[in-house]
Amino acid sequence: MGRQPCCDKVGLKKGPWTAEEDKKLINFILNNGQCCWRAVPKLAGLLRCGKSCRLRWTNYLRPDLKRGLLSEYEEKMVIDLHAQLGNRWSKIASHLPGRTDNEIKNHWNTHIKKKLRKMGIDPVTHKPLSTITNDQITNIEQPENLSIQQENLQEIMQPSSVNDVSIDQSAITEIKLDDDDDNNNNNKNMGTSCINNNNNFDSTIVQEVNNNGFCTDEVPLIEPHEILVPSKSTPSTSSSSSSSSSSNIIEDLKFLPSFDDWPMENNMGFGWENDFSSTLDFLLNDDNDMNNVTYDDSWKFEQLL
DNA sequence: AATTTTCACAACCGCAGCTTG
DNA sequence: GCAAGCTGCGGTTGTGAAAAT
Repeated sequence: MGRQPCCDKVGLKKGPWTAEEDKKLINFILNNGQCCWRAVPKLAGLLRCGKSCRLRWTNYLRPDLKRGLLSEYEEKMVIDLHAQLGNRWSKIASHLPGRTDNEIKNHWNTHIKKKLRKMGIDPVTHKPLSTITNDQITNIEQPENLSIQQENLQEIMQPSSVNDVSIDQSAITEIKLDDDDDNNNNNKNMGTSCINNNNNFDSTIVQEVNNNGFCTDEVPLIEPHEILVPSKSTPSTSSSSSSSSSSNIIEDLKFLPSFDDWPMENNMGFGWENDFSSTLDFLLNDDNDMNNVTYDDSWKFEQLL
């Protein structure tokens, strides 16, 4: 007997989320917490499947998310972690507070892969491309000089300045490879080193920072001041391609508390503090004419305050 | 200015793994 | 032990914006 679909897909909406749907989902989760995703759409009055709701919340609406492009240092972390963990995006994401697996996966596929290839490094094996056959590299942009690959590699693994470090160092703990089937996958040759010995650099970035003793899967929540909130008045490189459906209500808020900061309400610990609470009230209050607010990048929360 | 192409990212799909009865 | 139900994960696709022509 085959598995039943996660939900009855008949009559369910697909595609980009609207502001109204986001509002309903946020409202519901704030009042009820995260539980039983299957039941969420029905209870929240959404014509979506539970899976879609979960994804929208975890990848976009969660208040502890960072927005915008990955910093140079985060990118280096991703490369390092990918060398150890492979395409285990959720594991990688667990080392980068405020980043989602989807975000990292997208960034890897659109930016990092190209960057590595340009440097003559195979993004899959993290080895120099020169080790593969000529046929394999016909479609890959050739590095000008393979001899500089190692230097380049060193360079990208070394933060150029402290300012590049936008993630919580304390969140970075020693990578502990799982005991399960990891031993059977192609990561086993990577060991605890970022790149094999031939590539001549280690993963001290990841391994040395273990001050707070966090479990690798217990990523500490980022503090409000750590969250980058791009302002329209000072255009940043982030979210340059935000579409009308991809703007985030949360990202437009000035103050973003971590879950740690939320007062315990309900059994899930949801709740908002002070400024954010009133701010959110505004968003969620039907009396406010949200329908007249354009839900795209031109809309900034400051305008509503 | 209009059209086409490329790029980036949000969202979807299907499967795996875990839990429960 | 088995089946069903649910969540999480990773690969892939669809879509809108930006860049190129």
